[in-house]
Amino acid sequence: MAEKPEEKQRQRAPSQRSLETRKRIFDSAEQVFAERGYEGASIRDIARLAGVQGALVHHHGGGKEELFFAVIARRADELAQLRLDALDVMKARAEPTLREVLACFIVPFFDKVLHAGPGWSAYGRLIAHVSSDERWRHIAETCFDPTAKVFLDEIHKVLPQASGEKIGTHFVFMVSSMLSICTSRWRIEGLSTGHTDADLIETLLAFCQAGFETAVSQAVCGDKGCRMGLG
Amino acid sequence: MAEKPEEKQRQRAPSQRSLETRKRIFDSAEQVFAERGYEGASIRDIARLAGVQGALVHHHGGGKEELFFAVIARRADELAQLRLDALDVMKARAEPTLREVLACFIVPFFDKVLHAGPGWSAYGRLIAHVSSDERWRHIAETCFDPTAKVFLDEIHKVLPQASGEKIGTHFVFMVSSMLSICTSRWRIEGLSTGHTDADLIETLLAFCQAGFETAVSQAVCGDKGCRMGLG
DNA sequence: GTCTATAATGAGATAGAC
DNA sequence: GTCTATCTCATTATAGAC
Repeated sequence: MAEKPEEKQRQRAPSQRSLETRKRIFDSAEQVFAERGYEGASIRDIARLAGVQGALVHHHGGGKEELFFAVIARRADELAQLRLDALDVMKARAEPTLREVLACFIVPFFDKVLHAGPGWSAYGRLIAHVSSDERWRHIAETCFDPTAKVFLDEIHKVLPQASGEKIGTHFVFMVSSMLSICTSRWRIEGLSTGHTDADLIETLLAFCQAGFETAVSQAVCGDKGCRMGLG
Repeated sequence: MAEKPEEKQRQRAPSQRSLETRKRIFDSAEQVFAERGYEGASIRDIARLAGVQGALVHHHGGGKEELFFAVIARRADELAQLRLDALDVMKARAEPTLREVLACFIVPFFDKVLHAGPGWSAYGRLIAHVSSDERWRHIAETCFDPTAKVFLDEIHKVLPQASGEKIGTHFVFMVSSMLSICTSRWRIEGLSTGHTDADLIETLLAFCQAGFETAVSQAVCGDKGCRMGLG
């Protein structure tokens, strides 16, 4: 009875080979989707990169759109857990600062995207696609929003004077800047030069922290009298 | 002889009707490219929206890629001029502040994108596509970089202590945040609520100004002792 | 689970009449 | 300059043999 033979239409557990094929297909899909975007990617290219026939991609992926979602969800879950774990560790020590909260969101992301191989590197560009196209709203809501909401609350605790609207807007700015490191590094290199990964992340963190701190008042460095509007 | 009949292969000036058709095609292309991205857009859809035959799109646009470029260049030139004009006006009055320099970059953009009709609104999403895909590097270099370089220099004048690398990186963060208002407004609304256009731009400006000011030293608000790293 | 073969559709591009 | 008609190719998806 170890196999529950009465379970309705359940096939038996997938073979080792099947699992490996499936992983190859998902990994290939990840690369191709990241490089060319959803529309630009073709099932054929994914199949070729995986070394299988196109029909197998359908069998394991269940259609292009379903495959796209599955590829993202796979890593989104893992990353969400890492972020929440980092936050828990931080909160266990003391009341976290704004910078610490932001770091719990940003650092696990780059730990993976920059240093955990081509799959994670592709994932970074992938979620940049998702975040900038309302077509993928359901993916964002399913995969990203639960974690985002936790961090929004946490930021609100550190900046109680700030309005929820400002914090939400700043959060989107932060995510955009973060993802720009994945999608627009060529622009960064084009406009300036010579960055180490660690530099970039520190720069991002400082930039976003200072930005968030403006949510508290309109003039965080107001003494300098540098707040004239335009026109 | 009013027509210079000897000019090598020059046709006569395009008719009024031709110019209107061309404009309809470009406007339609702008909408379709903005909504679906380059790969997702089809010449057929552009033709249908313009109310012409597909062959005409080729005739006026000269192929999909050429059309894409032309559609962007059309408005990029105008916007670049507006930004540089704003900067000139500002500099004529006094040595501009950081906020004023950034405003000269940001405000003309949103004046157009938010308040100058659907064409400009599409343009905002369009350049977000371009900025996040290295495939369009040549468009970015041709249409955006000259103006960007002017502003980078101007920012450097206001923040002479900051390194060029940091300013370049911050500039990319700023552009990403700016474009996120075009592409990710649905995310902003999803995570918070109730923004007027003016609010958003003011929030963006304050966010970026504070971010740029961190380029001067690692700890712009350092007295608060809020700079602990993560881990 | 895997593969071959193919269906069904839509893409970008162009030749040539008007 | 515009349109009809068509070429050629790539796309997703599926049916069915093994």
